[in-house]
Parts: sequence; structure tokens; C-alpha cells
Amino acid sequence: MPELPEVETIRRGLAGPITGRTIKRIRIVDPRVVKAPGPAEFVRLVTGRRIVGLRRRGKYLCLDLEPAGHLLVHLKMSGRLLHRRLSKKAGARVPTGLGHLLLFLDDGFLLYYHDTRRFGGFHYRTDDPFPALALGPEPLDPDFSPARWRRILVGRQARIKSLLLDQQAVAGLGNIYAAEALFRAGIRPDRPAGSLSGAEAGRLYRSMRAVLKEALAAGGTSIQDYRQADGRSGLFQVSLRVYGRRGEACPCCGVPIKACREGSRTTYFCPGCQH
DNA sequence: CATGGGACCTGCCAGC
DNA sequence: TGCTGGCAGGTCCCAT
Ligand SMILES: [Zn+2]
Repeated sequence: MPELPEVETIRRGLAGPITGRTIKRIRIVDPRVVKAPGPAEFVRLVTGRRIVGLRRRGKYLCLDLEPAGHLLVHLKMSGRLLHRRLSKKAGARVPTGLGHLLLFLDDGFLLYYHDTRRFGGFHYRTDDPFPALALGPEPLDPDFSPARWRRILVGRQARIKSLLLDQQAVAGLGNIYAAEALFRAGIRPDRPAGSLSGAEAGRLYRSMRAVLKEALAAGGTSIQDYRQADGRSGLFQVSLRVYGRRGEACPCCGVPIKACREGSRTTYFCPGCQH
């Protein structure tokens, strides 16, 4: 589910409230969301640590801990990272089913992870995990230039849609925003990446950044599972132009949106607008 | 090396 | 109404 705009929305919502807080207590409700190390060791390592930062790289989040350690988090398809005040009433209990991993903070708030499909979860790492992730550039970074984007495309025969999904080429796009960026740029998803002209590469650079920025401003795209850290839905789903709109009239030319399988994933595009 | 398919899981929804 | 199959925002692993 969550792509760059969703993960960054969560980061922005959480960074202020949880920075400086100490993790008082941990409850692992479903051990499948604790990826490493084992549950007992995870609790031992993380309990009592203070959160001093929350960073994002691609679709990953990292909670930096003091005096040492990091929590690497990936939401995969259905993960939610949420934050709420706990009831102060004596004997009040955390509602069952609230989350699969609960981190009780020292200010009376709960930081918790819920993942319907259990694909995502937490890794404890001694060292900063980001340098080892082998991810491509951040598309919204100031030093991600059109020239750098062109260098990524040159000579690549992979289909452009696959390349947009390749986190080692550029980090943070997923199935929704890859389709939306290609639609806005007027480029068919099955074109070989290296076959794009300079003008097409430039259009894709601009449309990729534009759609990510607009989605971020809207708090992300909520279809099923994604929520902001305070539980609210994102709003960008109403602004999607092709994703999930098979058979609907293209907002630009009126031709029905087509869907095809690209690998094992559905790709949406307009046969009238994209060439 | 690049590409494709399956695995990992659960829930939802369309269609019968 | 109730069941069934297909499908879902991601990534990893293995076979070809
Ligand atoms: Zn069109």
C-alpha cells in the first residue's frame, strides 16, 4: 500500500510527537510483525530506549534510539503505524485488536503497528540501516536532477513501468504513483526505459515529482488500509486519474482506461493519451 | 544479468 | 443470503 507520500505523511505526523519519548514497555501481540531478532530479544533490546529521531528513505522508516540502536520499519501492503493517547482511567485496558505491536511511551501515548496481512514489520538494528538498503535516489531530493534521471534511463531495456517500481533505480514509487506519473507524462508503461527521448524523460521527471508532491499535500492515498499516524485517511484517492479506473473514461481524452498485467501486477493506462 | 512467477498473509468484493 | 475465486498499495527468493 504505502508508497513515498504515505510513508512521508506518517513520518511528518509522528516525528514531533514521539521524538524525545522513552519506550516504557512493549507488547508483541503477533510475533510475525517482529522480523528480527526474536520476540524476547527484541523486547529486551528496545525497552527503556529513547526515540531521538524518525527518518524516511524510500518506503522505509527508521526510529533512531538512544543510547543505541535503530528500528527499521516497512509497512509493505497493509501496515499502519499509529499514535494515540491511552485512557488515563485506572485499570483501563488497550482494546483488543488495536495493533500487532504496541510500544507504550512515557507520555501516556501508545505508538502501535497494525498489519492485516503481516507482510511488514519491525527490524531492530545496531547500526544505521539506511546505508545498507541499496536504494536509488530520493525523487523529491533537491539533488535529484533531470540529468541524473536521464542517466538512470540511458541504455536500460527494462520497461519504464518496471524501472519506476525498481527501488534501486529511484526510491519510493509503487504501483499507484508509477501509473499516475506515466499517464501525466503521456508515456506507455511498456516502453523500454532507454527508448525515451530527452523530452519524454524530462516530462516523466516532472510528472513523477508533481504527483508525489500533490499526493503528499493530500496526506496520501487511502484505498483500504492506509491511514495517517492519527488514524485519518488520506485524500488523494479522489485525484487518481488512471489507477484503479479500468473501463472509466480518461479524464483527458475520454477513451476507456485499460488495464494489463505487467509481471504479476496490474498496470493502468490510457491508450489514447500514452504513446 | 534480466525477467517472471510464486511466496508471504488476510480481507474484500463481484459474480454466481 | 452464502460461497468462491480473484485481487490488493511490496519485497524477496528462486528458476529460467
Ligand atoms: Zn486519455
